[in-house]
Amino acid sequence: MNLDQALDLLKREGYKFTGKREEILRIFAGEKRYMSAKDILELMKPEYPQLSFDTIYRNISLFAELGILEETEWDGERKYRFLCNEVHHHHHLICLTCGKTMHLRACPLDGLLGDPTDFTITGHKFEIYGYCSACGA
Amino acid sequence: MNLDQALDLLKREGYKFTGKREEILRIFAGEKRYMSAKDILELMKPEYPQLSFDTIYRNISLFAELGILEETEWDGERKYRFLCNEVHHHHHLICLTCGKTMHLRACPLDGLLGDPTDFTITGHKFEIYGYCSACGA
DNA sequence: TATCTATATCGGAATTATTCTTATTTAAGA
DNA sequence: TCTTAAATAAGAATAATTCCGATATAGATA
Repeated sequence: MNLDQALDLLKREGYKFTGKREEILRIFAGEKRYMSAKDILELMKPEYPQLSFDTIYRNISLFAELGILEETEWDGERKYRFLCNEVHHHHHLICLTCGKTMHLRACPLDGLLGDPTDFTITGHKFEIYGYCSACGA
Repeated sequence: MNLDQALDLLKREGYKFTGKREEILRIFAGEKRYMSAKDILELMKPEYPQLSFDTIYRNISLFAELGILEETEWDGERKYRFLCNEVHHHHHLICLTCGKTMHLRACPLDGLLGDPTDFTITGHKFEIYGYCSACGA
């Protein structure tokens, strides 16, 4: 996924082009790290002083639904980043301070592949979500 | 971890014994699934009609710090469950409706070990948290 | 057992993230 | 250019969580 692909997808799906949508996407495309709605708002405030939270939330939720952004949450806050579409299956090391990510090409749970030296691991989450038989699909 | 071990740990660490703490722990020990603060409050309301949210939050945070509960979050809500201390390394399938968990003994990312038939997987999260070199430990 | 004190709890206010509502604006097609 | 459905702004509403001041109490001590 890159900026142009994302804009194409929006058009293809019938959504309107707006300067704000482009700018939100441009920010995510430029900073390949997890960011919150507030982060985005603050980055855009200089250019769009009137920008409302609603616009940010509405759009990033839309982008996540369309597969443009990936979503996670920690510290009680939802965070988003531009979708990683590398060919190989991978996962992320996520910095809890700046949201920056690093790729892991293998599953680190069996052997942890010589821990990266430039990242201090404090925890991990490996969870699979869905519905049990009692709760139905 | 079981109820008695948890109560022992509290005493050992110098925390006071209260009926509410015991009851919170009893509930988690009895229901091996993820539950929110509200879930706990509602289960305890009949017995303790005056129970405040503050008490629930304060205690489950404490229990999580002490390693009695494990914590995660989805749908914008923090959820807790009694710590799984099985000998083998494992992870969870988590039902997004009831919070019930099932164990996975292997890393499901390489081959997914014959998907369980009684669980509909809708997504997963495999993330490792910590601090990058720029943000320090 | 009675007293003391740090801790725990209550009740409600404050905070923070997110969603909703209504009026207004605007992108894009006719 | 005109029209209209979609997008936005502004602020209210909601919901999870934390904070705060006053009161209650577990557990230590006399």
